[in-house]
Amino acid sequence: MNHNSEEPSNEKRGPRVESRDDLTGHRPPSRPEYTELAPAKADGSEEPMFEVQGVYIISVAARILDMHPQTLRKYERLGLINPGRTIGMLRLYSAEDIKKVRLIRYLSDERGLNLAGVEFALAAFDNMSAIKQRIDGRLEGIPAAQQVVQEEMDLLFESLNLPIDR
Amino acid sequence: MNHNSEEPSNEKRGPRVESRDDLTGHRPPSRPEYTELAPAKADGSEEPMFEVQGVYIISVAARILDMHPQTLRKYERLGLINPGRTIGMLRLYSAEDIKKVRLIRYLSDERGLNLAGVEFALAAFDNMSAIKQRIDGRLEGIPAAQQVVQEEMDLLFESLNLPIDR
DNA sequence: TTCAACTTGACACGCTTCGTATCAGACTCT
DNA sequence: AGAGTCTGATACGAAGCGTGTCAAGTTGAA
Repeated sequence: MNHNSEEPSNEKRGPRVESRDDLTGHRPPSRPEYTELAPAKADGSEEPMFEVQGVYIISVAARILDMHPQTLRKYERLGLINPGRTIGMLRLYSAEDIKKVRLIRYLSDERGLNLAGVEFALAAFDNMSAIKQRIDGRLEGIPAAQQVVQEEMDLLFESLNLPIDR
Repeated sequence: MNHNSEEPSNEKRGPRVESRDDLTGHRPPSRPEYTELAPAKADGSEEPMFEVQGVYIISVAARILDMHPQTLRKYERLGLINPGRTIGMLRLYSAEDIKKVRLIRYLSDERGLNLAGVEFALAAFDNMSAIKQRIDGRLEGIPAAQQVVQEEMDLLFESLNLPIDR
């Protein structure tokens, strides 16, 4: 057990303790321990361009999610997520990325899908969202119809019983 | 290897030979060998009530699909399919059931989904079909809008890349 | 009435997938 | 400088899946 570098060695990821934040635009409250490269843009400098409201390096993202860094890398290798990179190729996880991982984890752990199923489901969601947009666009002049489609497509999303957004 | 009763012992189900019929309302052409209970309604009596155009017991369905009977039973136990029954509880597989099994097999073998994923996908299809119907109904007086939704929902189904119907 | 084929329920086998873990060698960035 | 990350590889236990088998009972065509 020589523990050469990264790998947080968290407590077996058993009861899934749901790390008390819901990622609706925020950042882990304090936690000054475990100081690594530090979250990009965490030093208080408010960049006026680009909405970079929260971007984490892999070890931070893994701790936020209570998941193993290797798991995140595997998800990326499979095309499930696509975090940004620094110029030096370090992975940068946005709040969007983290939400997506939460969805993946829900589908996997809670619903029992394997990763092929997760890929299928994610693609289906994207297609549903896209089609909803397309219909809305093509129904521009008919607000009554837009209303109907809006309502029913929302129903469709609800019928999938997903935890929340995304 | 005493082979006490059923179980076709097919050749390892390898190359998936696609058993030459597409199940669009028909019945296995000849094949008089392997005589078991025989397909229900196979003796020529044309029942005027109910559309019972093709109904098979499990051994016949398994042979048509080139799948193991136990696999079909497992699918049913998991709620993926729901074949009818005789008064004596024998399973009766309709052409619809067989089509559904083919879809399950495609999602599982070709796309790599596990059965939880298949369940999720089937539910999503059903919900999509239902919503499509509901929208069409609510757009009764607006044929132009109906047309748009019809087209786009068809696109949505196509985007899932399923082999054919169901 | 005979009896092959069916029923449920259980258990077990290889094989594969998944999350996790570790290693090596190179690179990043405070 | 050095902790942390990168890629790529390999390996492990647990679980899922299709298949196979057994037992004991029931169904239904001939």
